[in-house]
Amino acid sequence: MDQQFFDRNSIEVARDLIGVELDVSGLGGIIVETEAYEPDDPASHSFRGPTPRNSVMFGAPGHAYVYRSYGIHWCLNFVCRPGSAVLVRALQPVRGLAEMEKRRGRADPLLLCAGPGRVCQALGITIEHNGLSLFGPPFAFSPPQVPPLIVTGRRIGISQAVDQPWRFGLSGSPYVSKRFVGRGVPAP
DNA sequence: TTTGTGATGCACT
DNA sequence: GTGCATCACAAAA
Repeated sequence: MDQQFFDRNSIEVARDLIGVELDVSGLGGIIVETEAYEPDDPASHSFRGPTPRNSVMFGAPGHAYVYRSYGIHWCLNFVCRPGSAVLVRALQPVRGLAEMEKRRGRADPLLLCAGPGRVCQALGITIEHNGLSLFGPPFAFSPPQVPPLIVTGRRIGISQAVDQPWRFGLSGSPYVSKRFVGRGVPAP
């Protein structure tokens, strides 16, 4: 997980993040669901150009883009090439289960990090993390031991470019926010 | 199992 | 004023 990893289009990065362990301040787990957002993508915050909110999406790759969702939740993204980013949608909890349950206020492991808002609540991600580099604390990444099986599908919760298959998941994982249809294929 | 709805902040029209 | 890259919980079916 270096500069080169994120200096690509968000579709490749989103796919290659599946199976990677993400830890934030010692809490986290395996990334099992991501979505890609591209510069020319009407569903992307970057589509209409830089604004105060999305400015880090136009900065250097390998930084965190955090925004408030529906006035209530936070969502964590990894910036790739300018104007593109990957939304972290779900984790398989691995480290700091008790602390994450405490922050979430409930214990169901299948719902602990199943959804972008839940991931941020469990890991303690807030606007304070916006713009931070991913190459040092509080962030830490561990690549998978073996290449995971990847499933794809349509992105969730958007109204534009709804047909793009830019949602990626770990095949068969019960920790995703919503079931994928179809069987997994090995990542290239 | 699926559908509806309130909560709540802010970018943008 | 409108529309969200959401979640939890209630109600319908």
